[in-house]
Amino acid sequence: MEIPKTYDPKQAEESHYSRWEAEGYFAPEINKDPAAPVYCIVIPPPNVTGSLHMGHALQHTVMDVLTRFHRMRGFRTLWVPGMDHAGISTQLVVERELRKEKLTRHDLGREKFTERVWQWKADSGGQITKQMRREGASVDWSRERFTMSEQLSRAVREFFVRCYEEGLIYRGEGIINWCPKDQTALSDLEVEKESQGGKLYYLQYPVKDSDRRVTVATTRPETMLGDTAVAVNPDDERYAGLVGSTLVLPLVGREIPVVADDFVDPAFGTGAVKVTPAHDPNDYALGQRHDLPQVRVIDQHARMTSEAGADFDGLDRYEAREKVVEKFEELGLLEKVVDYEFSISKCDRCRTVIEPLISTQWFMKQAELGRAPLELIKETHEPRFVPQTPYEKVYTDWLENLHDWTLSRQLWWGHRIPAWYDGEGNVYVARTEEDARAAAGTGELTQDPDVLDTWFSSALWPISTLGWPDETEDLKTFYPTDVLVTARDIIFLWVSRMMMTGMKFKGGKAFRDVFITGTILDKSGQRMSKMKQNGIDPLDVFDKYGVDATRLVLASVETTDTRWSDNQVEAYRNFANKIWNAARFCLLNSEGARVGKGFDGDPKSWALHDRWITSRLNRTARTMNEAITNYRFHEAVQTIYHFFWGDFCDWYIELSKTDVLADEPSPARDAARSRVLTVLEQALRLLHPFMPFITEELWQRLPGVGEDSLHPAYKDAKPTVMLAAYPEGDGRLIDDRAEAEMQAVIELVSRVRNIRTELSVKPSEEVRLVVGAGRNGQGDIFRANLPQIKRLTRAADISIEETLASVPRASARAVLGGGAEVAVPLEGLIDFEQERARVGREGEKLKKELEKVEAQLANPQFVERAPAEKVEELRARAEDIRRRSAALEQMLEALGQ
RNA sequence: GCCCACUUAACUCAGCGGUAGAGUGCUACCUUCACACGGUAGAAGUCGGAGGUUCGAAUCCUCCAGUGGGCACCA
Repeated sequence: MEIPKTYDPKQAEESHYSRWEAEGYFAPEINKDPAAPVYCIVIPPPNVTGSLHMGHALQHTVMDVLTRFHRMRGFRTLWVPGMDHAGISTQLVVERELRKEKLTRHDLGREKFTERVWQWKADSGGQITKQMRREGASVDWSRERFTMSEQLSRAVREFFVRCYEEGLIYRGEGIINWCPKDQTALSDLEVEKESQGGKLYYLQYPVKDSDRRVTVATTRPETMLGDTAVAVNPDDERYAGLVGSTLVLPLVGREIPVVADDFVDPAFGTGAVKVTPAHDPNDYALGQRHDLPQVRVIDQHARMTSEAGADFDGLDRYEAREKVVEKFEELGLLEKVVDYEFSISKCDRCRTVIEPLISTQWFMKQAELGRAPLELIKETHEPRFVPQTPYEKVYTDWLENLHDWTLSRQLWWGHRIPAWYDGEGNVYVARTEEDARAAAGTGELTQDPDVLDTWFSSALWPISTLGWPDETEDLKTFYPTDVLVTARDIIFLWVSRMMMTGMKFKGGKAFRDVFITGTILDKSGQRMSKMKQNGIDPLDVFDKYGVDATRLVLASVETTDTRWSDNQVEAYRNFANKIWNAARFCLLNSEGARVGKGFDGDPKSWALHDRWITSRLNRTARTMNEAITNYRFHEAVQTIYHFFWGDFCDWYIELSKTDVLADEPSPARDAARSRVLTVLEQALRLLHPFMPFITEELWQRLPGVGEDSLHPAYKDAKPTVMLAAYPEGDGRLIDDRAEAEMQAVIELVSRVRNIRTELSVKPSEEVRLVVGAGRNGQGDIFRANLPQIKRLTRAADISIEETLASVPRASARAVLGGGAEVAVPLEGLIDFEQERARVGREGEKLKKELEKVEAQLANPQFVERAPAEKVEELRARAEDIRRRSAALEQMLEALGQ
């Protein structure tokens, strides 16, 4: 059999995915056990415009590990893939395309434009699905969903209509965030606050029929043109006499009242606030409280309106700002201008400064929908957030402070609002236009031109992907889903809303757990972003190190923010190569061997290293199950890594070589070869959820794997490690004694190797060993493993004795745990002075340790209050140290004259 | 302003009440018949600082400092 010395990830990555997909392994139908437990994840749908970034790769890895793990455990497992139409983003991308042809969407008209978007989606929207296949994501492509598909659109209309009928959705006037560039309303969550250095202008407003002036402070002087009041705190004595009086708004001449309102903080600025109800959310609310008129001085393009006066009409908001300030200065009403740091709202898509405007839009009363999820989290802590801190609190706080959600967007790409108007302006909200006509009693209807916020359809994702509003089999089987894996920045936008809709329409939580991943940062700890150009393309990493290695790094990220470093991927690339070569060794020596054979009869009759590796394997399997179930992927990766490299490669294979590499075929050789193969096969299963490609590539080559290896639920499937039963770990095979005994062998070997290195004994040179095993039974352990110890220490001869009494003076010596000793006679190589120093140093170390331990044992409070087992443990340790110290003393004597 | 998280070996990170860990890097030796993307051995940390609780603290509490988040109606 030809097996290359170096693992080539590409080869494996290209050869398995399409087969898995074609054979239907990703679909839950592959599971033929009617009683199988169910496991379901719905993917956070990436934008159609998007291509894979590290965040996706991270989330997908986590989801795939969970999916593959549960599938191997025999769950009826479904991971639903899909994409989001991503309203604004997609529209912007297509508009950019049009611009190349010197066209705008208005040149095409609505219908042609949306056709164009669909075309664009068909041409290039599938990019990310290819990339997901590259990742090895075991999603069920037969259930792929798209938020704008007919079925999901129907779900959106159903949702909208029902909410409208219950009064949860309404149309009305309100102050909303308006993006002057994208020309649409935005929800609060689509606005990003950014801190910015600016100026605070102190403007003076004259009091009518008086010389007195009131100074107000503002960062936006241009809005003063729309002021309809000045507000002060009712308890502010400075303005006590002023409340109720009239000011004359400079430049405009409008007479405006001074009102009293608790909102005003007397400590800030001058304690007097100009009130512009039409252009500031707080002023809007204040205006409503005091019944103030709304004067709209800024339009949708962020230009001043005619209401702003002839001098300003048509000016850009920033030009107007300068002009207002100039005029105040001319009038002597500009008191001062100070530098000021404040936060400004920007459109999170295009970074344009948001303009709060009064506008008629569709809104949703979230407070009512949020009540059920709020009760749930408070009473049962569901969904369970991982990590619980801080996200449960973040989520709860949000639900406690829900504001109305601006639903409508002045875009063309998205779900059109299912509302129609007749000639008189009456509204008919209906599931279809026919229904609306029927309700209106006329065919002369026009549909609302606006579309819904993208997150409206996202809110339905877990139920709509499974078939809602129809009561489908999938919905019955897979809802609620088990876990939502996502990033922390969409807990409000998405997670909370899915819970609301799920509880409202399906009567149950959308998911049991919410796993919030950490963020992958660049080398200097910065978030990766397109703007900063500091992103690392996962596809480049795949190319360089392989998908499996990258997945190990990503799985290890878990929930903490992590700086990206290629080092780690390289380490796991090396690990993949190690796996490859361990398998290569097993396969090159597999004549006569089969997976599943070799471990026969009573474990008590097995050789120590066989009992040991069996114990280690089962312990590892248990830890893996525990860790993955509890989302501790880092621990799982570390565990399997050390089992494979440390236990299996460094020790088990080495200990097995004496038998495996025997020249002549024999039942013993076959058995030894079968045993390494069997352990390897189990390890590949344990690794599979993390490293799907290399494990499948190797597993397929193992002699003796087949239908029998599969989990019973997949009896009819063809052999694949994907559907092999995940080892659970058998507690009866965990053997503490075997592990302790093996530890003694390992220590002996390590100490001898240490002596060899320190005394510069050439690796090729064989030595003689004398082991002073004492009378406590360790001699038998060493005796039973003589050939292995010989091989690993490169010893020509080993004699096991009770003490080292008969050892030549010219020997290097070491003390082992439990009081055993080892000596390496090295006539001519020993410098007695140096050797005494070496042994002496070790004695010093022990002495210090003993002092510490004895001091603790001498502390009566420790002995009284610490748990008895801890005290016992420490006493045993002290005893061990004393024994070893005594042995070292004797060695010093032997080395002396 | 309020809230939260993080700070452990040169680097990236585990550990979260009972002898400081891993990978990378570093040092020495080794091209030994699975693997130099390897092997063996080794050096390396007053666990951010100061207090406190405890028989015992990297781990729990308080304060401080630095870093990074989230929230907020401060014009």
